[in-house]
Amino acid sequence: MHDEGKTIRERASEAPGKRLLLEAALRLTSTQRSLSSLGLRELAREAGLNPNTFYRHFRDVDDLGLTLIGEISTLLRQPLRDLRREAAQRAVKDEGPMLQRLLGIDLGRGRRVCHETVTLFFDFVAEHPEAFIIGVRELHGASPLLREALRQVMDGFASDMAEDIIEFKLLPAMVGEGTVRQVSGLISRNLFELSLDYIGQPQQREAIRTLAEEQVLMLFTGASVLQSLGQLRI
Amino acid sequence: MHDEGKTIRERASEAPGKRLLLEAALRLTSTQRSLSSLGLRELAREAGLNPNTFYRHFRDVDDLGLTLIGEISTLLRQPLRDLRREAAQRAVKDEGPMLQRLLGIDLGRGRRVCHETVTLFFDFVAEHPEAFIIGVRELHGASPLLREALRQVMDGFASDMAEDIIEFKLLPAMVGEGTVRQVSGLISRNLFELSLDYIGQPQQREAIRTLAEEQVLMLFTGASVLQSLGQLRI
DNA sequence: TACCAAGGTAGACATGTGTATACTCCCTGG
DNA sequence: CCAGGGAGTATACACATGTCTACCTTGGTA
Repeated sequence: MHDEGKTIRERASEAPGKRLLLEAALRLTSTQRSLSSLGLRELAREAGLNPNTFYRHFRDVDDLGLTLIGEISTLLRQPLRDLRREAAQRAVKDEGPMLQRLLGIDLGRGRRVCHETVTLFFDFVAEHPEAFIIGVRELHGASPLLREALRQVMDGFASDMAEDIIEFKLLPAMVGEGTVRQVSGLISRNLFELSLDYIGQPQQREAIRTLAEEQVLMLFTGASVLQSLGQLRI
Repeated sequence: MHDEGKTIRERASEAPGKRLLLEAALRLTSTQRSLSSLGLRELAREAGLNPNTFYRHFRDVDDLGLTLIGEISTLLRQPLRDLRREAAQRAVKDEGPMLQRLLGIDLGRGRRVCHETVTLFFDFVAEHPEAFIIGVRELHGASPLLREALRQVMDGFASDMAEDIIEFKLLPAMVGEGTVRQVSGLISRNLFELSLDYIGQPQQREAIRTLAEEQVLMLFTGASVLQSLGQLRI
């Protein structure tokens, strides 16, 4: 019941009704509605199914929300990470002249990594708009269950980022792990937030991209400088 | 109809039913619900009124949401600004020794201002939790109308902050206005976001305060340093 | 005094909702 | 081969919701 221990692949290939319902939820939410405001009958109608079919697969709407969030998480997490690693490696490879240094930080490299990462990130956003909309919306939504689930997902993203930052030495070694984690959390939250603007205001996409780049760069720089001056207590 | 051109004081003092409905909405939303998921009858029930009374004052739930947001905005905006100016002035007055300088920035003063501002801010959050909850929730909520309204409110906050930063010279003069505005927007968004954690996790309030301080400081430092190195294109 | 608009109420309507029970179809395991 | 369970459907019920029309009360004004 309610397929506890199955993998995503198995889930995806089973019960067309379940899939239809999840897709219906995705469709309904990505425009105007919020997950917790969806009705079981509404979902079924959108999916072209009988209301009772819902019961075969979900306890209630929150339950559907949880599995949807789970799918979104696995849809985004690894690809996003791969993107970042790809960007970092590319930026390291195309090592240009070390134009400007500050307290041992190679700003040119930092900027390149930011540019690559942010570019790939927003391309990815454009490919999966609904996922980002739901993610950000329900992160602040009405259901405590979904909020908590999404908080964990976001924490996961931030952890990935922190690990990569350390592995690829994107911040000077002196910057403590606590600070790295904090900066990562901040950046990922801001990027997700910006992703909504990116989706909603197609005519300003370029501006949003550079804005995001600047923000990331600012945080990196601020963290490095403050840490090197011994001004951080975290 | 629907009292277009009246001031807040006039609004507040008229029609007890309207007031009761707004308070009911505040009560219902601050725990679990989201504004757009409230029902007209539900509101009336909570307010102890007849469902039809709702029609006397509001077109629909979105309309109520808009006036509620308006009230929240005027409840927060000026006080928040006063708080910040108070904090800035106090930090300037208690001018300690200029311990550490970096590219002409007095870090000690920056830290003091951050501390004062953040402290007062979170005290204020603790006094008006519902306002912040609604604000952040509906900023990402389902209704485009409310989202847009709250976006403007947040822009207002950010503008206030930017003006104050310039007036009190909290960032070096070299930092352009565009950057100041961007940093302000980022900081206010982050503070609002953190306010939810602050409300929801009472046992971690101290940690959240220092976290917020560090973040603000990082952004200020990053902006200053990058600007002084000519690395910002905004 | 008579009036009238605003605030609040009452009852009724069609529609939507969550849920329960009972049915059918198809596939797979023994 | 056929029993049984998973997936989907049909019908029904009690209740909640948004909205309509009509009515009552009150305070100010012509």
